[in-house]
Parts: sequence; C-alpha cells; structure tokens
Amino acid sequence: MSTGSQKNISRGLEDLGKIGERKSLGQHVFENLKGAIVKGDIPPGGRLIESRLAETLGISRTPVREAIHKLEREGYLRKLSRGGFSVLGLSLEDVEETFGIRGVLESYAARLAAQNHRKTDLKPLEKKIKLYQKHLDCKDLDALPDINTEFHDLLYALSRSPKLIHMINNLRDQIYRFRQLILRDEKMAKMSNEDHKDMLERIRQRDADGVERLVRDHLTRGKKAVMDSYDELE
Amino acid sequence: MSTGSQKNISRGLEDLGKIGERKSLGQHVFENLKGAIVKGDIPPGGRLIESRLAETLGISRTPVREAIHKLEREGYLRKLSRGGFSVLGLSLEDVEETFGIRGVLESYAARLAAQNHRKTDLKPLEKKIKLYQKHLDCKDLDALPDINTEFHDLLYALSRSPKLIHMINNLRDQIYRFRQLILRDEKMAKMSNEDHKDMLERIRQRDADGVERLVRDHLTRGKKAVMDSYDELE
DNA sequence: AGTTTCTTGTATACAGTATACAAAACAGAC
DNA sequence: GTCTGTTTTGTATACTGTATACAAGAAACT
Repeated sequence: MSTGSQKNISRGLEDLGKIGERKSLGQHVFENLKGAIVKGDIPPGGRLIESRLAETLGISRTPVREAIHKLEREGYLRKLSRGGFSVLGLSLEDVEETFGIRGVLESYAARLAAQNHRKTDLKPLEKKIKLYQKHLDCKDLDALPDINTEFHDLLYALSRSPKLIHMINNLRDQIYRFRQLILRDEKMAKMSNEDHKDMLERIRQRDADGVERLVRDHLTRGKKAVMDSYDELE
Repeated sequence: MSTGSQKNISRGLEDLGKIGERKSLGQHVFENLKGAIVKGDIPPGGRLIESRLAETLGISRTPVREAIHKLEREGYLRKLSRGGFSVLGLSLEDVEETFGIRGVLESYAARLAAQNHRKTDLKPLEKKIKLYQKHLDCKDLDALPDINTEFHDLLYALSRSPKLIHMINNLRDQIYRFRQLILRDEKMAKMSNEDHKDMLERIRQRDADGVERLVRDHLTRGKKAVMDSYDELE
C-alpha cells in the first residue's frame, strides 16, 4: 500500500488516539465520586449506599464496590455500622496540618513571585480577580472555589519553582475542600478577593516581606473560618 | 440523607451519565475503520493488516480482529489470499442499485420540499450553498463531501416525511462513498453546487415537477461520474 | 526443494463486570 | 426478649473482552 494510503489510515483512525487513556468503569466511578466529595457536592456526613449508587448509575455493584473501597482506603469514606459508607470530614488535625504547611509553602511561593515576576505576568491574575468579583457581584458563590483555585495556581506558577508547586499540589484536594467551605460565606468570599487584590499589589511593588505577611494573614483567616464552621457542626 | 444531598450526589456524578454509552474497544475500532472506509481515507483496494493495525493503535490484535471480521461480514472488506484484508469498492451493481433508489426517493423528497416548505426553511440551504462555494473557491475539496451531505440532509428534512428520510438514510454510507469520489473532481464539484442552486430556486418557486427533474438529472450526472471513475480504475 | 518471513487462526490466561445467593445488622411488632 | 422482615454488604460464579503465546498456512527468496 502506498505511503499516502498509510497516512490516510492514520488520519482516519485519529479518533482512536485516546486508546492509551482507557480506564475501567470502576476507575471512572472512583474519580467521579472523589471529585464530588472534594467539591463538596457530597458533603461530610453524607451517606453512600453501594446498591443505590449502582442503580442510579445503571451499572452493576462490582465497579461501584471497587470505587467505594478505594475511597475508604484513601481516607475519604468510612464504613457505617448500619450499612453504607459515610463521607469523612477533614479532622481538626487535618486543618492544623494543612493550613500549617500551606502557610509555609504558599507564603514562600508568594515571596518568590514578588521577586521573580515580569510585568506582563500579572495580567492573568488581574483577570482572575475581575472574574471572581463579577461572580461575587451576581451572588454566584458556587463558581468562586474554582476561580479562587485558578488565582492561586497562577500565583504558585510565578514562583517558577516546579518542586514547590508540586508540594503544594499534594494538598490540592484538601485545600479545595476547605475552599468551598470558606467561600460559601459571602463575607468571607468578599474578604478573600480583597486579600487577593492586596497580594497582587504587593507583588507588583516587589514587596516580598509584605506579600508574605499578607498570605499568612489570608490563610490564618481562612483557617479560623474553617474552625468556626466545624464548631457549628458540633 | 436529605434530598438536597441526594441531588448533589446526582450532580457530582453527571460525568458518569455516559455509562450507558459504553462501547467495547473492538466496537470503537470497528466504527472508526468503517468511517475511514466510508470517507475514502482508506480507499477501495487499500490493504489492512491485522497485526499492523494493532501495533499502530497500541492495542492487542483481539479487538482489531473482531472489528475486521465484522467489517468483512458487512461487506466492506474481503480477505486476501496473500494475507490481510482489502477494502472493497462498491460494485457496478451497487452503483446501479443505489442511484436507482436515490433517483426515486430523493426526487420525491424534493417534490415534497417544493410543496411543503415555509419561506424561512430555505435559509439554512442557502447557507450551505454559500459555505460550499467558499470551500470550493479555496480549492478545499476535502470539506465538500460533508457540506454536500448537510445540504441534502436539509433538503430531505423539508419533505417532512420521517419514513422517507429513514429509507434514504439506509443508503447513507454508500451515498457518502460515491459523494467523496465524485467531488474529488473540481469540475464535478462546481456543477454540483450549480445544481444545488437550481434546486433551491425550483423549490422556492414551488415548482415540484421542475425540482424533481433537476434532482434526477443531478443524480444521473453523479452516477455517470462514478461509472467513469470505475473505468479509470480498470 | 528448502528455508524464512508474514499473517491469520486458535488456545489460554487474566481483568473487569454482572448477577445470584449468603450473611450480618437493624427496625418493628408482639 | 424473641421473631420476622428489610436493608445492605460479602462472596461466589459466570460471562465478556482483551492480551499474549504458539500453531498453521501461504508467499517470497535462495
């Protein structure tokens, strides 16, 4: 067969290019349940019933079972004595640990951003702040956790330290869970964007000490909000 | 669990909504190979080697084998004595049969379109003619079969006869194979759009007899082009 | 004629999923 | 406290889809 035809076969089959990305059904279920937990769609305390999930999804219990057990192993669910599984909240220890590490890593990332950024680097951050404000003004609080995350991702990126970014991202899911908790409160949501504006200004002024302090204060306030919401649950 | 949480679980899992659409790997391969054959990316006479395809796709021979055998059963491939499979062209009988049936069904659909259409119905057809012309002017002949197909689909739709449309669509793949053969030739491609413009005008004038004649002539010319290209292959 | 290469056919193993039945725990009635 | 029914998970088995190894057949080459 001529090479022309060979190329056409390749082109005709380009839709199969995703073959390498094949995942089992159980893996799909796992990823989606995890995402729902992390985003708060299935809140802490929420109960999951294996047979009900399978029925809802129109699949057998086997892949659901596989997914649920993996989530249990990874600390997202705990087995209930009365049947089913419950979504675990993050413990107070988790809060202390996560915000502690964030305080160190993110303030350092901000410091590096203040020192290393180029002028044009700040435009995407400005855009995120504006987008956040727009959604906030419309009372669209559900959109804020994602936009907030994007703002912080951009900030981390300005550190130009892949290892640091990687370390912060190890906490990504816990951070997101806290974020969606904090940003449910409109007042906290407003303060958050004010903090972001202040951070951006300190970075622009190349005030490394100043932005580091702001980031620490930002996280301290966030941590307190989480602790307060835990008190409300008790 | 409150119904609110139940709703959130459903929302969190909406990505799994496509579960019902699961297909085996072999089915994916089958559909993509068939598509490539129908579109002419793998032309008649093209040779397919099971083990080579598997290697190219990065999968085992088993799903490829399943797909190839299904294509053979459905008349797209034939087994070669020297190994591998060859893409079947459509036989002269296929040509006669397909264009014969098209002549009857599509001219009737056009007749109905002339009688039944509303003024605004013709705008999408005008758009397709313009789009076709644009691509033709740029010598982008590869895009023409799809646009041509969309034009005819819109025309069939104006018949407002679901059973008729369904019957025409039973020949959809053969029709497409002829179409990409015919429209390779720039002169034929030009004449095709002129025919479309004439058809649209006859429809606009509610000239049922006229448009029926035009459609028959259009198909007669197309059939001749296919026959001529078969002569060239011998 | 013999050997090598190419390609498909076939068999077996394994992973993933569906489904049926068993087991355990809880709720309610008496 | 006992019994029954319900709910839910645990376990076993069957089936499908896929990967892979080896056999078989045909063509090409020497």
